[in-house]
Amino acid sequence: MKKYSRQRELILNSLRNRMDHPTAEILYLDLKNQMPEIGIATVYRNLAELCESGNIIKIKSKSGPDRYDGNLEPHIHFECNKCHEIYDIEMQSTATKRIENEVRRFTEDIGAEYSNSSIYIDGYCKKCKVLINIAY
Amino acid sequence: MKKYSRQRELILNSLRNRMDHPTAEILYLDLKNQMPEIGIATVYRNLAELCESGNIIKIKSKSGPDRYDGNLEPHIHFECNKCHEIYDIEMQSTATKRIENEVRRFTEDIGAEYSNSSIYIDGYCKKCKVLINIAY
DNA sequence: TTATATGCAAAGCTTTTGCCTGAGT
DNA sequence: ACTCAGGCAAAAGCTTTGCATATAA
Repeated sequence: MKKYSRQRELILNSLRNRMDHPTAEILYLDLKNQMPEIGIATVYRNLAELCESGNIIKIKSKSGPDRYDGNLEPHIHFECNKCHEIYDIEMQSTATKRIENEVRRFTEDIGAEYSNSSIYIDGYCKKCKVLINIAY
Repeated sequence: MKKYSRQRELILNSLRNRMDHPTAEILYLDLKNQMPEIGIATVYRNLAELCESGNIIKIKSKSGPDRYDGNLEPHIHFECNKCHEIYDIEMQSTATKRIENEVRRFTEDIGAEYSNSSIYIDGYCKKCKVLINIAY
């Protein structure tokens, strides 16, 4: 049977309150302020557990460590090809539903059971776009 | 200046000819048949180079090593939550264009420069769906 | 001939695991 | 009391890097 733990609660709350998409290590360093004895393994174990239970989302970055997201509302992740920052793109609900349905239908076409869809976009963010124009 | 290499040509051809999404290691073991002296570092180096030049696509798997895809036609990747196999879902061109445009517009809304979009779906594939029903 | 690519092995980074102790029920 | 979770350190897994040699231009 699954037990409550203060560490897991802290991790979940932290992810829910912050608007960015921290790596396990960023989260760990941050949580050390509130709980200096916390270990990195605990962070990884709980992040895995929270993903499985559907309370958070794991984001695979094109480069660097995985990132985690406490925002369960359907949205798109935009990753910058230069600074590798990840930004949220909120979807207007009608567009969301349309894309979601489309994707669900595609999934059924191959006989699979749909559970989740993620849309990733990449390109250059506002800041890096400017820098690139200067550099080249 | 970039030089031709037989290794890079083999890697690219192999990815273009196969229909699956091999990891660097799978590709490496396979290529050893044609070129026993090839090294894994060469495979990684060339895969990175081919991604940058836009000749292949890197797919981040939810678990396990990265996978590579020589198919540049717009399509969706479906990853099975159980066996972690990745399947292609072909998109009918009208649907593709609609989703692509929608996504492009979202990107412009945050002031970023769109370069590419990827849609990932996860769930249970045909084979694993059956096994899960038996197991539980 | 000159510069880039390779192959090997070592290093690096991220994540997982084993084991003993501590905390939740 | 009993069991699950945590903390630490070690191991594992994947990818990158340094360096001497081979190969393309």
